[in-house]
Amino acid sequence: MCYNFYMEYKNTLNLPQTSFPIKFNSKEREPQILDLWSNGNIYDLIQKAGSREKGKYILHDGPPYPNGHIHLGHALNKILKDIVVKFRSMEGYCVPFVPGWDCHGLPIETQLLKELSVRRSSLSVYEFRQKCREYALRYVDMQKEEFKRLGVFGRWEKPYLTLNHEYEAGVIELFGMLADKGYVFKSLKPIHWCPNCETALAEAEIEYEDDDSPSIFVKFRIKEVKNEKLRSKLPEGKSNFIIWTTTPWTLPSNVAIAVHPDFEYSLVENDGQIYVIAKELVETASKSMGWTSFNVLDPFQGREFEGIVCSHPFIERDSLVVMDEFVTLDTGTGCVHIAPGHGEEDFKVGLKYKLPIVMPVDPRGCFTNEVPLLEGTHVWKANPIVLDILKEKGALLSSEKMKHQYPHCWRCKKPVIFRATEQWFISVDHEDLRGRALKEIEKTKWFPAWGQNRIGSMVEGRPDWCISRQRSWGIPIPAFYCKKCGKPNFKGDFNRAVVDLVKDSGTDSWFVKEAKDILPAGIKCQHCGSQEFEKETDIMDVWLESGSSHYSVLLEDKDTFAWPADLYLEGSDQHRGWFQTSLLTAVAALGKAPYKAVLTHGFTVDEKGKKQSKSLGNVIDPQQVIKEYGADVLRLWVASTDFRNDMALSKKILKQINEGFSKIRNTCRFLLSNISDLDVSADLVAYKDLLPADKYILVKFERLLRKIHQAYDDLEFHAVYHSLYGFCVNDLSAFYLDIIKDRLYCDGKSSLSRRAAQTVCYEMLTGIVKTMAPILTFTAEDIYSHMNPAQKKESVFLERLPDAKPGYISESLEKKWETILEIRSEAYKKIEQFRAEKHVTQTSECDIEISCKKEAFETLNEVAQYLPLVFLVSSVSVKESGELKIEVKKTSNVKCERCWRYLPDVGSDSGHPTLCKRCADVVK
RNA sequence: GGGCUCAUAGCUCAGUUGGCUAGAGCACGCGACUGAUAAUCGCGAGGUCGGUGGUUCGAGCCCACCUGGGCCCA
Repeated sequence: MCYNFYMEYKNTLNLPQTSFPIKFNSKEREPQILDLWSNGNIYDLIQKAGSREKGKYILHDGPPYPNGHIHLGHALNKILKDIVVKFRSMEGYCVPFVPGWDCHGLPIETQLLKELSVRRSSLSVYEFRQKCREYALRYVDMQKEEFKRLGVFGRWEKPYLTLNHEYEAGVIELFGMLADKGYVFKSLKPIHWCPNCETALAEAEIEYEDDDSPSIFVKFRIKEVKNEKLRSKLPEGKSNFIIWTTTPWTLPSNVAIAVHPDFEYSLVENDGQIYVIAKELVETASKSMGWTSFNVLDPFQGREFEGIVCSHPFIERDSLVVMDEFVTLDTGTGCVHIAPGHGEEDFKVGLKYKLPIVMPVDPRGCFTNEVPLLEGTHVWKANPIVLDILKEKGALLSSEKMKHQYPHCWRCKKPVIFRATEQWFISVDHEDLRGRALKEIEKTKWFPAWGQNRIGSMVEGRPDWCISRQRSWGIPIPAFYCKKCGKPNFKGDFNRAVVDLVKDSGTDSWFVKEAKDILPAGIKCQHCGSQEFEKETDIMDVWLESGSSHYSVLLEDKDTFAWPADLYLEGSDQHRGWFQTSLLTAVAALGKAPYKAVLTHGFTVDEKGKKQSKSLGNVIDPQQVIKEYGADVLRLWVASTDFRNDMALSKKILKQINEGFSKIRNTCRFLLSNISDLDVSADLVAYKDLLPADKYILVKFERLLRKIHQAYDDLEFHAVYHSLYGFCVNDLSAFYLDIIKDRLYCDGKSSLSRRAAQTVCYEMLTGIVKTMAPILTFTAEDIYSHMNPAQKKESVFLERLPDAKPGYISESLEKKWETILEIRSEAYKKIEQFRAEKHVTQTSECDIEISCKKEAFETLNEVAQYLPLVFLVSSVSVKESGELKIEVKKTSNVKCERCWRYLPDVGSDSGHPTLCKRCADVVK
C-alpha cells in the first residue's frame, strides 16, 4: 500500500526528461553530425551569414606536408585554427578557411624512391614528377579526411595545393616581380656534391660514415701585421700561424685563417720560429708536432689578430686572419683553415669578410687549370701530392692518419665533397629589404609577444636567401641561359612567358618543352641580343613556394580573401620558416607584411615534458584518441592547455580531459532535461519575477560570458575552458542546480517559481552551448539539435555568441550571495561533523542555527524564506551576534513523502497526510 | 656550444602594478544519495611556488647565476 502511494506521488513530480543520452557515443554521433554539416553545407551558410556584418576575417592556413597520416601536432594546429574560425564567425565576421598543402619538395622525392625502390635515373624527370604528384595527392586526400574528422570547417572541396597550376603560376609571377625589382641574383655557394654521381645533394641525402683521413698541421707565414703592438712580438720572417686540417686537397682554395675573437692565444717559440696557437691547445698541438722544447710567450686575445695577412704556403696568394665564433678548442690549434668554396662555415665567414671564393674543382671532382700543380688530378688523389708540396716548401709541421665521420652519398655510398657552384639567391639587403622587413615585424602583433623579438633577430642576422635546389619535384626557376653569352634571362617577357605557360599547363610542361617552345618568337637575350636559349635546370626552394602563398592564394582570389591576412597561426618553429619567408616575399614584392597578427603555439610533449618520439614510445596518435574518446575530447585538450608553452598529452591527461568533457556535457544535459516542457514562446518569466538565487546566478553567468568573450578575443582558449568548466562545477552543479531541483521537480508544473528556474536554465543552456561551440563543436551541435529555441537555425554555428546583458550585473546582489555562500560552506563543515558523529545521515535532516554579525544577519534575513532550500536543510534560524557561529541539530520535522524535505507542515492536509502543504496543494 | 622560451600541489590551470595562512577543479581518501544514476552532493588530505644568491620592511611575482624541458641554429 505504502509503496503504491510512493509511486503515485512520484508520478506527480516533474522529473527531468530528455532523449539526449547520458553517454556520448562519439563513434556513432560524431560522424552523424559531420554528415549533418556536409549535407546542410553549413560552412557555406556561415560564409554568407557572416558577410553581412563585420566584414572579412582572414586566417590564412599554413600548408602542411602531405606525407603520412596527420600527427598530433597537425591536429593541434588545425583545431586551433578551427576554434578561431568558429568564434570569429560567431562574432559576425565572414571567415573563409581554405586549407592548403605544401606538395613539392625533397621529402616526397625520397619517400617515393624508397616506396618505388627504383633508381631515379631509370625514370625521366617528367615520369618521376608524375609519380611525385600521385604520391602527394594521395596523402592530401588522406590528410583531408583526417582533418575533417576533427570537426574542422573549411573549403575542403577546393583547398589550395602548391602543385595547382594557378598556384604555381602565382609563384612564378611573384618571382618575376622580385626579379624585376632586382632582388634575384646568382652567386657561388658551397653545397654537398657527389663527384661520382656528378650531382648536388641535399642534407637529407647525406650519410655519415667513418673514413680515414690525413691529419696535418700546416704553417702559414705571417706577411704583414698592421697592429703596432703585435708587430714587435711577431717579427717578420719568423712568425707563423698553424692550421690543422683533415682535407689537404682543399688547401689550394684557402684564402683565410679564422680564430675565435674571445679565445686566448699564446705565442710559442720553437726552433727560432714563433707560432700562434690557442693557449688551451699548446700542449696537445706541440705534442702532435713532436716539439720537445719550446717557450710559451705572451698571450693575446684572438680578436687582436684580426687583419693580419699571411702567405699561402704554396700559392701566390694572401691568407687573411679573420674572426669567427664557430672556432672550437676540440682539436688542432684554434686557428682554422678557411676555404669559402669548400665549407658552409667557411662560406659564411667569407661573406662577412668579402673573401674571394676560389673553386678550382670541376663537377667530376678534378682540379682545373686554376691550380696548375694539380690540374686534372682527382681530389681523392690530390692529398699525397699536396703533402709533398707542403713538405717541399717546409710548411708541413706534422702528418698522421685519423678516423673520423665523413659525409657520403646515400646512393653511391662514396665520399662527397663541398663544392661551390652557381646558385640563385634573393638578396636580403637590396633596397634595404632587411630593414623594411624589420619595420613590418614591429607593426605586426605577435602572440606571444616574444615572437617579435625572435623573428626579428633571425631576420637581422640571416644571410641572403639561397633559393635554388638541384632537384626535380618542384617549381622550376624560370630562367633562360643565352646559348651565346651564357648569361641568364629571367625578367620581364621571359618571366611572363613562363607564367602563361604554367597557368595553362602547369610546371610539368616546363620539363617537357624546349626553351624555344616556351618563349615567344623573336625574343632576344637581354645581354647580347642573341635568340637561342637553354632552360635553367634548378628548381626553387620549397620555402619560396609556400612563402608565396599570400600572393598565390590571398591575392589571386580577391572575392574570397583579402590581403594582408588578419592572422597566421602556426607552431613556433615557423619563425624561421613560413612566417619569415612569407614576410620577405611580401615586403620585397608588395612592400608590406602579409599578416596583421601572428600567433604561435608550442610543441606537443609527454607528461614529463619530453618531446614525443617513436624511440621514447610516448607518441599519442590523434586517430587513436578519436577512436577512444572522440574528436571533441581531443579538441577540448587543445583548448584546455595553454598553447603558448609546450603542450603535454598522455593517457592520464586524456582521461582527465574526458572527465571534464563529461562534466560539461552532463551539466548541459541536466539543463536540457529540465526544460523539456518549457515553451519558449509562452512560458518564459520576466526578470523581475525571478527569485533572488536566479538573479544571482545570472550575475555569475554574465560575468562568465564576459570573461569568455575576453578570452576568445585574446586568443586564450584555455581560459575559455577553465572558466566554463569552473562555472559548471562550482556555480551550477554544486550550487544553483542543486538548490533549484526542489522547484523544478516539486512545484506546480506551470508555477511561476518553476518557470522562473526553467527560464534561467534555458538562458544559461543557450549561452553555454553557443560559447562552447567553437571548442566542443560536436557536442554543442548535438545539444543544439535537442533544443527548441524560438528561432532555430540549421546549425548552432549560424548563431551568434551571446550578447552582453549589463542589466544582469548587480554588485550588491553579488556581495550578499557571496556572504550567504561563505556561511553555507561553513555550515557544511559543521554538518559534516554532525553526520560523522552519526546523528543524521543526510544534510536534509538538520536544523541549523546561525549566529553572525549584523551585516550578514541582515543579508540572511532578507532571504530568510529561501534559506532552507539554499542550505538544503530542514530549517535555518538566524541570530545576530559577535562572530560567526553555526549550530547543527537533528530536526524534529517529518519527511514529506513527495518532496523528501523535512518540514513542519507535513500532514497539514488531511487528504494527503504524508505530504507537506506545498506538495499537497500541487497534487490536488 | 649559441639565440629565444618555459618551470606554481600527482595532472590541467588561477594568482592583477611585489603586501594571504599561495587558490580552483580533477585524480586520491572518507561519507551521503539512488528523483542529473555508466550520474550527483558534502568533507578531508595534497605545495620550502625547479634550485641558489641578491634587491626590499616584505618576492611565486623584480635581478643574477645554476638545473631541467622545448623550439631554432651550430
